[in-house]
Amino acid sequence: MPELPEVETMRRGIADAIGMRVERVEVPQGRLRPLLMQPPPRQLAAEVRGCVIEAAERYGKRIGLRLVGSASSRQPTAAGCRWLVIEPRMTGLLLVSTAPSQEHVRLRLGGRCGRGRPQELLFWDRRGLGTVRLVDAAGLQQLCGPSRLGPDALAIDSDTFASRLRASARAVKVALLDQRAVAGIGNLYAAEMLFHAGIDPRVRCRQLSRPRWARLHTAMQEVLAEAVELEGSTLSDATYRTALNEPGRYQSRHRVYGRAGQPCPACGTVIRRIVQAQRSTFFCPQCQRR
DNA sequence: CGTTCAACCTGGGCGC
DNA sequence: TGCGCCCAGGTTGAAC
Repeated sequence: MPELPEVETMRRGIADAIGMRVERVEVPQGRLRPLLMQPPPRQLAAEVRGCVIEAAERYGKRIGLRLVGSASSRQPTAAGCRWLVIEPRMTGLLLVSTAPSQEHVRLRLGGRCGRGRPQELLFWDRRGLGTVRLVDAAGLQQLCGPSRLGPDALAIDSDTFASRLRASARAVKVALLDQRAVAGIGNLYAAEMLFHAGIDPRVRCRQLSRPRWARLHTAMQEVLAEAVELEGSTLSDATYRTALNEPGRYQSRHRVYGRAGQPCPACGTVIRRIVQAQRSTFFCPQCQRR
């Protein structure tokens, strides 16, 4: 379930790896689907080896490591620039300074070693739905450009936010999950921000007034900013961890998500669970109005 | 335009 | 104690 706050926490958690060289790439044998890695593990490992990690960017719920140069290319110029795009999907994790196991994709780091510098960057995915792709500039555009991802939910301004969703006939909760409209929102934070904005998740976008769009925009950025500050949500299955293998702390702030049958923290009305677009939606029928 | 469904996976929780 | 089942949801692509 990594959404914007969890992925942003991963990005920040691996900041110390920036400027370091990838000395070796190890990929676990056997359990990898073809889809997990592009190109296939052996080729990807050969191409990443020797590159320097120049930056770690977040694109919605994905992380892109900008890599420059390699032993084979000998051209540490912009032309040789590549991105290793990591998409955690449901259970993927990016870790540093953790005892690695054979389950991890491991990037062994070297070069500018120093205090606090990680020795390894690890990607692990319990369910194996996540992906790791090495792409050039054109590939990055295709994967994370405006044709796939709208403006980031934390950066978008109120007017742009409203204008990108306002005309939709869809229920507002469903529209918030559309990464092409706004990038970074998933099922959990969609429910939470709608609660904070006092909006019923079933309302059609085109029926929301301008003031309510402004209110939703504010709620969205407040919820996401606080969740980033608290390093995301670790649910009862304890899957999500920070890059330092610690749980997030935003789960204690959940008002509606996962709380069906429990009283609303604001008014005491029983929280409801419904299904929209094949996913659970949690809301308070009293606090959230049509 | 929009919705609906299937597919990719594993592990936790539940009923029996 | 264990088996079978449902569910968790990010993304894609096809069908309607």
